[in-house]
Amino acid sequence: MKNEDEPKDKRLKPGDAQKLTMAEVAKYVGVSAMTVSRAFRQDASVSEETRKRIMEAVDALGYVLDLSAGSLSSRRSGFIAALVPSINNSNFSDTARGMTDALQNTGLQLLLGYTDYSAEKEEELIEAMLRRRPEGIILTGGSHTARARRMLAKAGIPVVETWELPEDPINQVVGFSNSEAMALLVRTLASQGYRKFGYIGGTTARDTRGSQRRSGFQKTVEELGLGPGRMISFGVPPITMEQGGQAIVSLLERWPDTEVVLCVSDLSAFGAIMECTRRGMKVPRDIAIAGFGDYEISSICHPRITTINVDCYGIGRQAAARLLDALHAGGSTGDEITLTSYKVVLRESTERAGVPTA
Amino acid sequence: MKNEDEPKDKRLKPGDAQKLTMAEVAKYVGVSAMTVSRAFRQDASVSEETRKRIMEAVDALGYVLDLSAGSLSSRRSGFIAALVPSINNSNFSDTARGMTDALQNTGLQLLLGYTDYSAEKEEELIEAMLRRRPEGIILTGGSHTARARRMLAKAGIPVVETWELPEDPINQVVGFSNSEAMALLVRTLASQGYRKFGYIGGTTARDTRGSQRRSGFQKTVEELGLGPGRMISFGVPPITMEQGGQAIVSLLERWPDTEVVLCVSDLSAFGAIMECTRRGMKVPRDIAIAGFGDYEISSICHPRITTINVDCYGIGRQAAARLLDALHAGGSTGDEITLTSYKVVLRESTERAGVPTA
DNA sequence: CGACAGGATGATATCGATAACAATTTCAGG
DNA sequence: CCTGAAATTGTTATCGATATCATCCTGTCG
Repeated sequence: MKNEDEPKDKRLKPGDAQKLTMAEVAKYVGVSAMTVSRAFRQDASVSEETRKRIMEAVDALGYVLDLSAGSLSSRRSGFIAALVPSINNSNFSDTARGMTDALQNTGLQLLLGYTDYSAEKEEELIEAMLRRRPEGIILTGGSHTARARRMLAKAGIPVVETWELPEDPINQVVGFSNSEAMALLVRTLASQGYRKFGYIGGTTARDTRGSQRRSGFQKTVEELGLGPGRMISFGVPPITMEQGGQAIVSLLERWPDTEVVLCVSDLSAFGAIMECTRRGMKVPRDIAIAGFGDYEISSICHPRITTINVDCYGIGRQAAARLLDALHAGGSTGDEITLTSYKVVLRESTERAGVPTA
Repeated sequence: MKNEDEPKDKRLKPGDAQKLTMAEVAKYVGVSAMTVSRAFRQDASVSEETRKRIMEAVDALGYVLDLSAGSLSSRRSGFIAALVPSINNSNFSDTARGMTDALQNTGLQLLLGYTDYSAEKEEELIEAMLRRRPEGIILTGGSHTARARRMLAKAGIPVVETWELPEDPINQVVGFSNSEAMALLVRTLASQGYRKFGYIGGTTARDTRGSQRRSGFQKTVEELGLGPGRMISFGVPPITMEQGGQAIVSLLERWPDTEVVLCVSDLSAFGAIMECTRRGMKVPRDIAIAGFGDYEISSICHPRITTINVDCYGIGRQAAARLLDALHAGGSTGDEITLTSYKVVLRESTERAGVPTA
């Protein structure tokens, strides 16, 4: 549009206008547009010789395929939509990378959005995404607004929920039980002799994975007869390191004899450890601290942090793979649940004097 | 498509098939499709009453606008493409967030891709993006393949390069001089009395920002008459914390009397500090260490890390804003350079005994 | 009271590719 | 040399919305 109003001195040759279309490439080569279209896909039957000539012309003219036109007539957008709570959290960006990698060479492109841990924002994004007619959609977690669920149902595309095991799955699930993972960590530490457990996590239910970890903690501590856990909450997600530092201070003020503190994430665990160090306390000598998520930092910092390793990348990769399965099967796959692995990683931050971790 | 082959027991009422189109909404309301189309945009002239009826119908039927059809006829895709080296690096994810935020309520959607610090991958991605006919494109850095430049030129859309000041800008630029920022850090530390400077950075030229920081370091150390800097290189990007730990070990083996080490990023600085701590060295007493990027970790860890604060979020936000300007101006804007701010943040990791930082 | 500005709505062509089917060519085997 | 199946290419209609221009309606002002 621009260069029709005012023919500027762009360094483009006359014929170079960007309105280049498949038909023009076809005319240039002396074939029909349909043949050019076929040449762009490997499966279509076009003679090698013709394809070569077409591709040369494409190169010479600088033609770029227009997928928006293509997807209209083929009724395939080539998009997979994915919504994550935050892209700044390396756990989720690992998941996003897993999805991107799994879609490599499938002709599908990832359309990524951030919900900021908000179901309302998620609803908006789902609508925005559906307007692009994605062929499948990947969500984080299982809590969605009613309208979001309605839109997804109507869209008639495969849905994969990740990072949790929703009670009422929409379709497919790729994730693990956050509460059981946290329970495992509690039991592991209890078996090492810890008795007085503290917990640091977010306040709201917005971070559903956080809430699940919290309840897994609480339930297990009680089951083990260790009394009610000592819980400190900080603000809303996203979780920051700083909040961990503030929280450990309140926790120790209130319950100075706490032996071990579990944190909703490694980031808050790290903040807590650094704050302790700053105040002259030694971790784990004076207090043991563990995290969740096995972020890079936890294996590097001093002391190294005990945590739950989650297969973030695998979650993304498998979610995309399940979606691809569903697409190939023409949507006739059952609504399966794919469990992803997690494991306790014991490190320095919870080592007991005389009780080696290895 | 699925439910035409096999009418399954989906809990959808008969009329609920997903092939709902604007024309059907129109028929339902008793208006023309054109009026429905107008109702979806705020500026169009549709009577309030009609719009209300249409929106009710949209709600009742569960219609979702189809942008792929819309963008074909309006010749506006509603996409802005953005390429970043890595999404797992919080500096870049902050930039991505800045872009997303700036596009809020503009009707434009971000199409994000990762180049993995590779110009070849960038070229592929640029082509993939251009097939979606984005209205503008944001790139990281200024080094692109010749074909990438050609494609961008032909596309005739505004381009913004970020995070650097390319020598030969394509169009607009939003960034800062990495070498000058590093030079500033060197001078600041030199003015505090440091004389024996070491540097830790990546090996390859793939991370162009890293190379620029390195050359800024080297040049400034020499200018100050402090001899050639002591440089240690580790592997290819992305930068990991672990590499920082390994690098500081080699550096101190080779030049044990080094007083201060500058790192290409806070992540490697953190790794280096933790490794020192682990080996019984105290930072900054035994050696001072500084980073680059002011990641969250640097203000939390112990000791807190001296670094260069970069306006990552602002880079994204402004890049998107410049693109919007260009789109509103119909592409007639000059090719400006927008400088973003950076500043030295002095913290514990470079404090000299008796020389307070504040 | 008539005419006309301007708001609201409709009809039609079109965006650029691809699906579906038709036509043509090629070539093996009888 | 002929026949028919397979390979290759072409023709036409279409995907679902929007640009554009035409039409209709309302109300106001001279």
